[in-house]
Amino acid sequence: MRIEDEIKQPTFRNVFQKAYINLAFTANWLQMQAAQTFKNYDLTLPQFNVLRILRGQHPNPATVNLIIERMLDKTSNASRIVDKLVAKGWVTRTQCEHDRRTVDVLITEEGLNLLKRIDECEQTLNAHMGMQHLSESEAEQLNQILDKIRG
Amino acid sequence: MRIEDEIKQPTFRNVFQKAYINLAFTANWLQMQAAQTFKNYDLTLPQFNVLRILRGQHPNPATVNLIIERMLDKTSNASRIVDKLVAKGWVTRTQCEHDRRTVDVLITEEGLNLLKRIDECEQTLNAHMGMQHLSESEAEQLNQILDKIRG
DNA sequence: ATACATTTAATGTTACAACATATTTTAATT
DNA sequence: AATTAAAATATGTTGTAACATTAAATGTAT
Repeated sequence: MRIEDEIKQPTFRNVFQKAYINLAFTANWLQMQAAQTFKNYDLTLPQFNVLRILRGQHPNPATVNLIIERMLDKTSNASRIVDKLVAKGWVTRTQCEHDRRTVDVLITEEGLNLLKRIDECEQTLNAHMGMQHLSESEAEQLNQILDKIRG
Repeated sequence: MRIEDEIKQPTFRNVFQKAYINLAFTANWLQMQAAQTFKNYDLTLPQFNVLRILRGQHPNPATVNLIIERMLDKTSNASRIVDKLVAKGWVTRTQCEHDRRTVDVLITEEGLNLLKRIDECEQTLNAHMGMQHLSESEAEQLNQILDKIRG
């Protein structure tokens, strides 16, 4: 569906404004879909992203700082997201020995199982991340353009 | 800057996952920039978007429903956003005569002046909406790909 | 060694998003 | 006409984002 119809705005000032609005709208659209899916697993989107970062580190722990570095939304509150994950038993948090300012955040077996379960149930989603309608070369083009936007 | 470096993740499962993450990251990146700019005008991003919708209707009023239709984030709380804009004097809200369930939301002169002021001060921003690094044809490509993602 | 600066994480606070529910008015059904 | 359904907006509630501040540990300089 064309962005003009999605937000019922027939014209834009120029193609750049249209691209900007289209980008914001589409990203939001994808995010809503993903959030809806993860609600079935009692997970918010930021929580899911943190879990994936921790799986990427496993079996090594991650510090809160490392999590922030790898998060999409840098301003988000990593410490409190970890709180939630600890409360749900998907993550452990222990003070680091070498640098007692930092903290070792480690995904648990249950956390890994949860991610595995999500992977299996949402195979299509995970294979294409909501990009089913794109060819590989289109996805590559998109990556190039997005990198270019950020300069 | 490549997305790999932005979030310090050297590889992705496939080009689709990479495009998905890139899209989320870039949209968030643009949003943060815009939010920062609008803070100078005591405006949040949703408030600014509603103001622009109302300018698009001017001199006709808009209902809350029309605002929701045209908003990028449909789940957002249009009624309360209008509250804020009324409190700041940039918008008026009066009960509609023909259908007393609905409400006429109208941008004020001050509201129009605010937008004009923003337009003038942020000329570059507004001309390209943060897409300075894109050619016209790239912006068009981007629009096509984004429309395709949403099916 | 002491004093000062920096780093890391946690916490306090405010505003807003998300979701559900209520209220008022209009439309539809019998 | 009365009853019920639907529509439009407002409001209540909960959780979280955004931002600032604090607290503790480490690094650095004199």
